[in-house]
Amino acid sequence: MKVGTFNVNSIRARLKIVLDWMKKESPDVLCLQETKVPDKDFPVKAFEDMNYYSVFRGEKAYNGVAILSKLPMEDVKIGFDEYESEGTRIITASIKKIPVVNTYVPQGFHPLSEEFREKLDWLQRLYCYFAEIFDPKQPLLWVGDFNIAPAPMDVYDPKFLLGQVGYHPDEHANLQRLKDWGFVDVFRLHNHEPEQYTFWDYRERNAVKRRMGWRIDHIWATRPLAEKSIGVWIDIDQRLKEKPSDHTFVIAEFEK
DNA sequence: ATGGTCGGCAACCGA
Repeated sequence: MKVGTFNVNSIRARLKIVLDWMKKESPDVLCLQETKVPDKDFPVKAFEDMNYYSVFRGEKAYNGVAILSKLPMEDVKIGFDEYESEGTRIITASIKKIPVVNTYVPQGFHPLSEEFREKLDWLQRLYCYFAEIFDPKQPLLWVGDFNIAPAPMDVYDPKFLLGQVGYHPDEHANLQRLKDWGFVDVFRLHNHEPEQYTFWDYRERNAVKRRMGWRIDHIWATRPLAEKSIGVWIDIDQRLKEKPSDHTFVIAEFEK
């Protein structure tokens, strides 16, 4: 089973990139973040034509998450629970009885901002969501744009960036708590090389060329599922060479 | 304390 994730930064602006990549890679599941589209305008038909089911929740201009799957999805959950109205950052669906949680973690703006407190609060609610609903002894996937680089080798300049948004001790504490609950960073299970980035800030001039990257897009799995992982790859799409910006695809392969 | 840029959407917001 192949599972991909991609912060698409508008599914309508990058529909062709996504469809082409799906043709090339043929993932069983693809999780998208920042779809930036209200549900009524989500391109269901385009994915249907490629024999993918889709579940999604979005809004105008901001946020939005979607899961595309070759197989039907069950137990779809929008937001943290059925009473959660602001649900455009997390969506869960089970595929072959394996729950897939797709998140677009709040970016956090700046460590001294209210948005940063909200990011940390959101991560705490996410912890509660996992702890209340799921069991780390069962197969479970958590994928998406976490907006956090976990370790020094996951950012281009750890000394300079320590304490900045995306590489902050308070974020790391929250991430560690989630990891301790029962997640494995499946990418790092298979790859120990530095400079494996999934994101370059397009406000930085020539960020890709200058290797100013971050690994903030992740595929995490509970132990029983991580044990079945074969490999995880970062796919630097061709367009990054032409237009140095944005996120990469990340794809993991599991047995069966 | 976030901007040199994007995307959405129509003046700026969020990343």
